[in-house]
Amino acid sequence: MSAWMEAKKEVLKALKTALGKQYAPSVDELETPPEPRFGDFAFPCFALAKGWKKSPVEIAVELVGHIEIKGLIRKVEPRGPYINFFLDTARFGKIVVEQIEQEKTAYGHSVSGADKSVLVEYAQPNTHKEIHVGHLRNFFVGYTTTKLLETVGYRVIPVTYTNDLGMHVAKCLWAMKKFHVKEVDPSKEERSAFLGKVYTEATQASETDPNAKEEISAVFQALESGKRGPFLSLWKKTRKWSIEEIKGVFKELGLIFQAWYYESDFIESSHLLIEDLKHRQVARLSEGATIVDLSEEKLGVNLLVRSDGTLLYNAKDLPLAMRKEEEFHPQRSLYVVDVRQSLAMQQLFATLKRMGFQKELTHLSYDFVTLKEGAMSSRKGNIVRYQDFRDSMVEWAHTETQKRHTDWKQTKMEKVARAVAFSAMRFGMLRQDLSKPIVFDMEEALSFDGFSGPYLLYTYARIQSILRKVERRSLEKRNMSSWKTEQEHQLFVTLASYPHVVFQTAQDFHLDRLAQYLFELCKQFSVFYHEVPVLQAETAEQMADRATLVAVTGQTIKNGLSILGIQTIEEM
RNA sequence: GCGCCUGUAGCUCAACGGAUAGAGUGCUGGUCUUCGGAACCAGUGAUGGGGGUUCGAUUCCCUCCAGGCGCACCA
Repeated sequence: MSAWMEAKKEVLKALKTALGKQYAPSVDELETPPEPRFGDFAFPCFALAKGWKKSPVEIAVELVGHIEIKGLIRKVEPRGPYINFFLDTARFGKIVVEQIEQEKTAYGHSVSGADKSVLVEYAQPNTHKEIHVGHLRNFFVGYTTTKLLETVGYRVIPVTYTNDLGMHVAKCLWAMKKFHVKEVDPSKEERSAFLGKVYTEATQASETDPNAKEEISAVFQALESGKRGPFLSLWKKTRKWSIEEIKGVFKELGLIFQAWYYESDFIESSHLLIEDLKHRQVARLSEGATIVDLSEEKLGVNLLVRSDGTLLYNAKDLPLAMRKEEEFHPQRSLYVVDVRQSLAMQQLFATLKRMGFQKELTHLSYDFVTLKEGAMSSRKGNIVRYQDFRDSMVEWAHTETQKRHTDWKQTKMEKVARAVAFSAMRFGMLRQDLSKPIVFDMEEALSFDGFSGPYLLYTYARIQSILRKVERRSLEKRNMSSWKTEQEHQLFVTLASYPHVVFQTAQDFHLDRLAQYLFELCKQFSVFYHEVPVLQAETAEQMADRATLVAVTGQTIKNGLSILGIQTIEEM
């Protein structure tokens, strides 16, 4: 049992004794008071008021008289309609420390998902387009979701899906043939930017050129034919450019997948499957296209095949779902996809259901990233490229690091600058509720103060700095009974709630809660840091006890940051 | 037109239906002969409008206003 639960159970037991048989309170009724000075746990008396025909304020006063002070409970007092419980700092601190020291990197783990497997599809960049800051939200949300689910005991299967054969590819190749056929290939560094430029060019040209629609359709049909027709070599070459780039980005962001699916592998199986659906009267022809009519579910029509015979995205998602099932048999399947595709997702799920597919499917939706000027769009070409963003961040972090450590070697400087930059990037995308759009602002992204990744890293680095200075032998003198300040008390309470925060977040995927929690923990540590000296403690025992608290705080920050995909550093 | 989402401090964001609506940033003032100032403290300042449910509403329901997104051949 966690220290947190142990304390709650003890409070509950004391309450039960005081209440006798009149009322059986549950753990869930224990709340956290809005301010630390009100106590550590609160029991609201509203529910009792009805039956007892007294005001909750009176009930609180009356009950407090019957509550025994012992064990972890140091004080109980009524405050308005609440009974507030105060924990004994040293006793509670001891069990918190013992738990964290025992579990170490596993502190926060639980087994609620034990024996269950969940497949998470995320990171679906298209080939022939550039990776931009909008993709980052998907990458980081997806990554953190897999980490979170693993932390609560699921067997997680992360997979990625690349659209290497959609309309965008047809458009891009059409424009290449039309405008760039005689040019030499761009250098390796310029390839993705080149493809991005061609795609933007293609979209604009296709809007003005009256023959474009027909020509692009022909390109697409050729691409979907068995051997990609006359476009085979061009498609292979440009596809490879994109995939190499995507792989590079995944690698530098630490995204690892158990399977990598490509849309081009599902052309044949899509056609076969759709033929079958037509026979089974799940799908039918309409205006020359093939659809699944989902008006019964109020989901409109799921368009699978265009009237020119080429496939739409939703079509290829059907055999993909089958493939995932065959390969992994997951009990749950999660799709991390932005909110604009909510309807398409619901259509996909409904169609799969009609096909007899029974698994639990969830669309983990998040709102997208926009610019102050409005939506980012590859078609318009007004995107913030990932590489440009990353370079700006790293460069800025490098400048800031250099200011502080003129004596550092170049390699160390570079390593730290990257860690700082990536922490800012990830935290910036994860600190806010998924249902809200992120308005991307470079200036804000480059701010490393306050509620930011670097602040958390800085707190951790300071912790390590203290620990380096505390001699090892002094830790042996600890007796785990000298904690008594308000700052120490608050740290213990916050540390103890960590497993609960992780568990909650894995239930409802409000990833920002974890970010908020870690920030709160770091802020509390900063207060402790300024108010309670470790190295200047009064006695060796006190120093050892405080150093112990510092160490377990560091461990918890590290554990939490690792779920967010942020690597800690020892100095910065 | 129909559907989904969002309106909280100057700006960016929090708040299981509960206590005095919290942070970051900005601005003003302060801490420290620094266990690392990417820090800490104080002040400043907000629930789009109107109804309803409830002992209690930022939260739930209705309505209006504002913004975003989706709604058959993009993904």
